[in-house]
Amino acid sequence: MPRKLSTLDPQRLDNQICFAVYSAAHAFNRVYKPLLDRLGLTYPQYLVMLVLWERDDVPVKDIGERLFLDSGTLTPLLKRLEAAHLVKRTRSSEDERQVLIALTAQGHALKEKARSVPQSILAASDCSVSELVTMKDEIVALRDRLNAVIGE
Amino acid sequence: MPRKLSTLDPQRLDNQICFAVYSAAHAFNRVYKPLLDRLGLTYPQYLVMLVLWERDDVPVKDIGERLFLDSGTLTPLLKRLEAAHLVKRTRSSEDERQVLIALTAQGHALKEKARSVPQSILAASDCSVSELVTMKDEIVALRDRLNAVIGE
DNA sequence: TCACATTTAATTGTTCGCAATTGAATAAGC
DNA sequence: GCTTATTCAATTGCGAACAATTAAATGTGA
Repeated sequence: MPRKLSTLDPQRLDNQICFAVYSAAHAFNRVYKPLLDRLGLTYPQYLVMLVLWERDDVPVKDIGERLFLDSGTLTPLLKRLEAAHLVKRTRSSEDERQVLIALTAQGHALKEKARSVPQSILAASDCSVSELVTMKDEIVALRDRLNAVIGE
Repeated sequence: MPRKLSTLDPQRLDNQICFAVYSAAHAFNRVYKPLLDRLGLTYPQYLVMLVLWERDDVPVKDIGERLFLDSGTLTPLLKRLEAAHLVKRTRSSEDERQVLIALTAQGHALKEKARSVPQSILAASDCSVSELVTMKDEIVALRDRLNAVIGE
C-alpha cells in the first residue's frame, strides 16, 4: 500500500486543471460583475451582446453554437434582454421555426459604453497581452479537444 | 474612423481569454457528466467530496474557502449530499454557529469508486501531463491575481 | 400526396452561484 | 451585566446551465 505523495496524487483538488479552470471562470465573473452592473448586463448576457455586436439578425441557434449554449439557456436570457429593450425577437418568415435576434438602437448604442470593459479586465489580470493571448490559445485548444470527445 | 482589424479588436468574442476560460469550464463539465453520473454526483458535489476526502469534519466555511464558494451555494448542496447519505451535518458544540461536515462510511467508500475519474479526464484532454500541469499553474496564477483584485 | 425524419424553439424541472437578508452565537469594551 | 460589533449559517430570490420533452415547421422519399 504505497502512500501517495500529495503533490502527485491525481485525486487531490489542487492537482486538477479542471478545478483551476472552474475557479478561474468564477474569479473572472466576480471581476466582471461591477463593470457589467453599470451596463445592466450579467456575464452571459454580455457574451450574447458581444456575439450580436459582431453580427445581429441571427437565429438563436447561431448564438448557441457560438457560445456553446442551448435554447434552454438562451430563450429566457434573450427574453430578459428583450425586456431590457436591447434586442428584438422576431420569428423568421422564411423558416417559421427560427427566431431571429436583432439589436435595438439601445442595443447597438451599448457597444460604445462597453468599450472600456476589456481593458479593465486586462488590468485586473495583471499580465501582458502576449501572455494572455498565449494562454487563451492554449485554453481554447484544450476546450476544443474536450468538445471533440463529447461528440465521440 | 479606423476600421479595427478583427484579430486585434479587444471587443471581439474570440479575442477574450475570459470566454476561453468560461467555455472550457463548460466543456470540462460536459466531459465529467457521464463519469460523475455513475457516482451519483454533480461536478460541484464532486469538488466538495474531493475536499472532504482530503480532510473531513470541517466547518462549511472551510469548504467554501477551498472552493471559493459561499454558504448560499454550499448549504443546499450539502443537504443534498446528506440526503444521499454521503455526509453528516452536525452543529459544533464548541461554536454553535458552525456546522461541521463529516463523511459517512458511504462517503469514504465513494473515494475508491472515484479513483478512475482523473485519468478519464486526462485521456479526454488528449494532452501530456506536464503540459497540463504547466497550464494549470498558469491558470491558477491568473485566478489568484483576479481574486486579489476583488478584495481590492 | 402522404408518411416520416429532421430541425428549431420553447417549456419544464433540477442544480448551481451569488447577493441580500435574517437570526443566532460569540467576542470586546464599557 | 449590558451594549455593540463580528462571525457564521440559513434563507430567499434571481439568473444561469442543462437534460428531457413538446410542438411546430420543413425537407425527403415513396
